[in-house]
Amino acid sequence: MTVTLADVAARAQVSPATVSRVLNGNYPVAAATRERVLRAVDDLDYVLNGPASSLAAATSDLVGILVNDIADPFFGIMASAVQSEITGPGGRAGGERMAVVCNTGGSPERELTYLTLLQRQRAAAVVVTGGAIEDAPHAAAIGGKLRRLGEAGSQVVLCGRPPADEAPDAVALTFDNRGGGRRLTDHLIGLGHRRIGYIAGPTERTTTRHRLEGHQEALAAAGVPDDPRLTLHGPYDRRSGYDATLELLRRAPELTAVVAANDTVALGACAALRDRGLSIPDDVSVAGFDDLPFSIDAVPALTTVRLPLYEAGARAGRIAMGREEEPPGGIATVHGELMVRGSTGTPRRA
Amino acid sequence: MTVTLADVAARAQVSPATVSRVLNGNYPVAAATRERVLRAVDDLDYVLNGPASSLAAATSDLVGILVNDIADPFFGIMASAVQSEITGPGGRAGGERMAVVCNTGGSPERELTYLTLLQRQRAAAVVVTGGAIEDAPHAAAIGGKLRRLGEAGSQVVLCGRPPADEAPDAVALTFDNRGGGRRLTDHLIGLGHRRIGYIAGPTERTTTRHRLEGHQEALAAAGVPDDPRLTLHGPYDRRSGYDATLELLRRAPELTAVVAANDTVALGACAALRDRGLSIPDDVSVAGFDDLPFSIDAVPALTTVRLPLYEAGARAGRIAMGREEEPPGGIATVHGELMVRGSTGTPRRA
DNA sequence: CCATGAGTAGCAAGCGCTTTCTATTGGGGA
DNA sequence: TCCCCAATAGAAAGCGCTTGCTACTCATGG
Repeated sequence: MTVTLADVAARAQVSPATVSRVLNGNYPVAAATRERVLRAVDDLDYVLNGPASSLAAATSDLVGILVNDIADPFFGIMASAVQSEITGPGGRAGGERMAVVCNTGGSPERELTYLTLLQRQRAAAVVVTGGAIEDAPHAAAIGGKLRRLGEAGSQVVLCGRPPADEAPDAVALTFDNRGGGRRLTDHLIGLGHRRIGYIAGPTERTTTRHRLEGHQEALAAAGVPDDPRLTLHGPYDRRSGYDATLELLRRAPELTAVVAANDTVALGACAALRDRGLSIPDDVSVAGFDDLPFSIDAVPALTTVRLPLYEAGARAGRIAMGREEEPPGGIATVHGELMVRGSTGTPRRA
Repeated sequence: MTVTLADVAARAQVSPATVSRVLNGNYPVAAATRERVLRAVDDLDYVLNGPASSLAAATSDLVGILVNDIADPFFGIMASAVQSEITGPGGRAGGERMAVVCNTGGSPERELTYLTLLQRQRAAAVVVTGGAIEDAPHAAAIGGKLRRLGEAGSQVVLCGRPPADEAPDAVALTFDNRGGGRRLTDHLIGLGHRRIGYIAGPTERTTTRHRLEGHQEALAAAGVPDDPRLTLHGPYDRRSGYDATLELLRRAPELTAVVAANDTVALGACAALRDRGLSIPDDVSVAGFDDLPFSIDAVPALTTVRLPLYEAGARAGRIAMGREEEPPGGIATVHGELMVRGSTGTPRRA
């Protein structure tokens, strides 16, 4: 039914070994023979059996990319960058590897499932993007999995996630979420804001915690009291920003600024403010995080912290492919840049 | 070095066959034996060898999702929907399949490469999203590949792409881009617009052509002359919308509306108009396509054609999994809905 | 008391490929 | 002229798993 290596060998009148060698391109094969084999491959429409090949060679060309939410450009951009380094610009350079992205939906179970699946496939490398869950058992489980993946020969790279204690072999490209959060709130305080609402991401995520800590650091440094009623948690989506903003307005009508966990949330915040008839930034300033492509098109354009998502992803991809040296200690911090735009200004009703 | 089935068998004092049967859960195994095997698996940290398993069983649990641009939410949303149906809500329901998304960057070569890779892996199903390239040789090559994939037992589903003649077995969920384009321009004409710029996507893509044809249909139906100088082509990105809008304004300052190939392009168009000091929609109306999440947050909110991306992706996923009947003839058309919002209005300088 | 069969477990033959080791060949140097 | 080596092709042994078939064990019914 399906064409096998042996069929090709028969047609080309050579041994299966020779066909394999032609296809793999290591080992010398006489030009004439190669020709004949290639022609047979073509005639028969032969396609290598991946599993058989991986089994025999005990290697695979699979690279897995784990993302929390593939519909979110934050991850899409990183994934795209990783993949471009792995697949190569031409579509198949760099060793003919296949990068696949796995959408975990932020669930540790799915994350684990995918890591196991990748381990099953003996993936050449695994890139895990985005913040981690801080729940101890989960973190341990995932860390252990990553360690075992590394031990089994897969290169593990964390991109935008803090290093995992359990997996010392994994390279980590960590985002400086704390520093970014700090600078953002510093900026707001510098403008004169004192009553600042904070719409955080879901609890138990490192990203959420670090950004929030940066915010609190800034408040503390400026001697601004941190009113816990001004911090709300929610998912990283527009809706959350919208609802939380209304709630913040209810809790503290005198609010002059809202810092959102990310740009998407910030957009929701803007929508809520507009619906309340408040002007941005005259009545309330709004700031986001990440600087996703649409942020500059918001009206007014969003003040945010630009994370070099594409660059970081590309670097992760290169490290995964062994085309770039690992950072010293296996850990590198990627810094964000404060982008001051129209959505923040001096408070009118300070 | 690595733990194999045989090791587990030895430790559990059973034959490898029994271990395999416990793991696969078909075939009856006595509870006590199962227990023992499971314990051994746990003790040894055994992980199934995917390639070996796929080879022996001649099947695989891989499902491939091809997207043109993973950083674009248009594809991210569809991919996310497909994946959620395949992986199941709990993270591993529905037959323990692994959905992987492959980023083709819109390049037919990469598309072909990924299809071959998927064919190598004997993928259970392949979902191809997004418009197709209209270049004949490429279309034929890809169609042929899809046909062969189908013949080899992979379920092939096209989502948001017209049916491929070469691959009659493939199920196609086609977007009604032409109808959507038609309604959008009808709407503009109904408002009184006569000089309408059109910023199309890249040439040679079905999506681009169909949307444009819908636009032209509407013009023709209303007896509005179609000035070819008012149609520009470019990639599906913000920059393209920005540049094209400036060019349109140069070519036809009397323009009262701009229709963009998609929402991202429309955002670029808005930015250009703002930079030129033109008001939306008083000076120029702007319309997009797709209704991506950020479109409602544009100011003014974008008039656009809402494509049920998530629903279509989910359906494609279900069909790929054999959990939903194929549409009659293997083809279904997915219609868009016109969303009239603030970015379009009656022309001031009509 | 034995034939019967339901319930389990094992044997062994591959699945299609890679790769080590072993042949075969044709030249060039001694 | 002969030998030896470089160049190239083949034989065959797995890689780790699945599965059809066989074998065994009891409990049951005749």
